[in-house]
Amino acid sequence: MMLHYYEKEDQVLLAVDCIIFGFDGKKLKLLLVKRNFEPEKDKWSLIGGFLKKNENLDEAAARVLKALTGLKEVYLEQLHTYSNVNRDSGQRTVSVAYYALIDIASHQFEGILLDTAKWFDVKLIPDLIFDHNQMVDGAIRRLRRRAQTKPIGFELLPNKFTMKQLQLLYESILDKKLDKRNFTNKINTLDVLEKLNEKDMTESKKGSFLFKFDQIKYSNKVKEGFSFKI
Amino acid sequence: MMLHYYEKEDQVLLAVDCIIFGFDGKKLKLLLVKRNFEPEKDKWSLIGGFLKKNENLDEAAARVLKALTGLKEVYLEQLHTYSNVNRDSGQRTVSVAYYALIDIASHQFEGILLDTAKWFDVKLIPDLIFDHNQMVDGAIRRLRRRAQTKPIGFELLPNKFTMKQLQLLYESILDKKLDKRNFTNKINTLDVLEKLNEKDMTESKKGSFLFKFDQIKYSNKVKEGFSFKI
DNA sequence: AATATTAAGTGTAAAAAACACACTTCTAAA
DNA sequence: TTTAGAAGTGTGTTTTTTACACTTAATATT
Repeated sequence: MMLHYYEKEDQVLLAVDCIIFGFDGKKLKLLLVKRNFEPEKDKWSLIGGFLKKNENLDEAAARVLKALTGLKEVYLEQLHTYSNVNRDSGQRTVSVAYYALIDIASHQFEGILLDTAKWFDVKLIPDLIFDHNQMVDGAIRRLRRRAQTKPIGFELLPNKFTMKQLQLLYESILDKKLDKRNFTNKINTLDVLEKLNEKDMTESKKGSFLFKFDQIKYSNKVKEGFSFKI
Repeated sequence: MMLHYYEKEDQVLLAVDCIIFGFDGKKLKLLLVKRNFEPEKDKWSLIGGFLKKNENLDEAAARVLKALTGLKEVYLEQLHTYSNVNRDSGQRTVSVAYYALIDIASHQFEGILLDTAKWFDVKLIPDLIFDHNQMVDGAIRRLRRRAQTKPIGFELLPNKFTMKQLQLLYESILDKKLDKRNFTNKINTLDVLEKLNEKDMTESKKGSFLFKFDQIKYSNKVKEGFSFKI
């Protein structure tokens, strides 16, 4: 039996909640579920779950995400821990928020509970339970900052993408129009994409070239002091 | 009596640990304490404590900081939550790290336990208990980023300071030499300091003018879209 | 009273980065 | 063969960043 060195203190329930961002090729979206238990049954909510004794928070977040969407190997980053005493009307719960980035187009959702889940435009988020709107706001701000200094945007795109899609993605994240020529020039200057001999023909007669993010090239450049900046 | 909706879930001990930064006019320092209980008794450690039922994490961090240093109204910011299953060799504990910024010179430490506490140069941090070195590394990186986009550096300085002190502070935080003229020009361009009709005579015969951070001017500029950038 | 000492204070030119801006090219469909 | 529509591309201007060294002010020394 384990010794308890610390005097008995109050224990708390520790939850994880996931802000799941997706990009459908046009707009940045957020996956929300209709909560099917009390309290706050039938209100929209982030997906969440509780930390178990044998896992850390990163693992708990990945487990919760997989359980509810079927997705694994998804980009997940811890955001902030929310702890107001009455934040959960059920009982004292502290929640660690994570945000996830997934590419909507290339994932088939196994949709275990996708009857109760829905993608919302990030600019049209409904009222959520507890402090979940605050978590979403924090996640959007974090994503905005992070996407400008780390190549995490590619997590939201298919493996192969056009320059137009990449620009639309950044426009969605930063919530502002970007100039096509300046954007292309900047991306080309970064020199971390591989241009494929392959075109996407769905959007124009001419077709537009597809690109891939070159993770190896990026890592090597980082080792030599390069820093990604959009 | 409160209903327990989630009662089958595991509970955990939730700790806060504080990374306390100070600036002595020359170098950036960190306050560490020698731990006086098991496990890991007599090793250097961050100060910490446990979350209580009637407070949130920000309050817990402030309480812990005040209990151990006597300081209140200190800049505190949540950093990250650490949760590896065996991070604490005593029992399963999840810890939320906070970092604090204090001005060493102008605070008289009541020093309740300052016999067991010591300021360390941030570049010479000893081996700490558990994952505290990881927390410190995270805090330094966060401070470095934050100090470039928010005027939090002033939290580490006395109310009145010279341009030289401000420059030395940024050099410590960013861990690189800055050019005096470029630095002065940049700070003047930001236009958020008030230049006092008062000099610090301790460092030179000529004396150097003292400045104050003008919080009101800064807030007004932020409202008009200004963003602080060093 | 003159001189020496020491940090404080100050400006400009060059390079790099950010920005504004519009026409040509390619291909499929008509 | 013509048309239609998105893809693709370059330059000049402005702003920001960087590199760089002498003068000034006040005290201390002679």
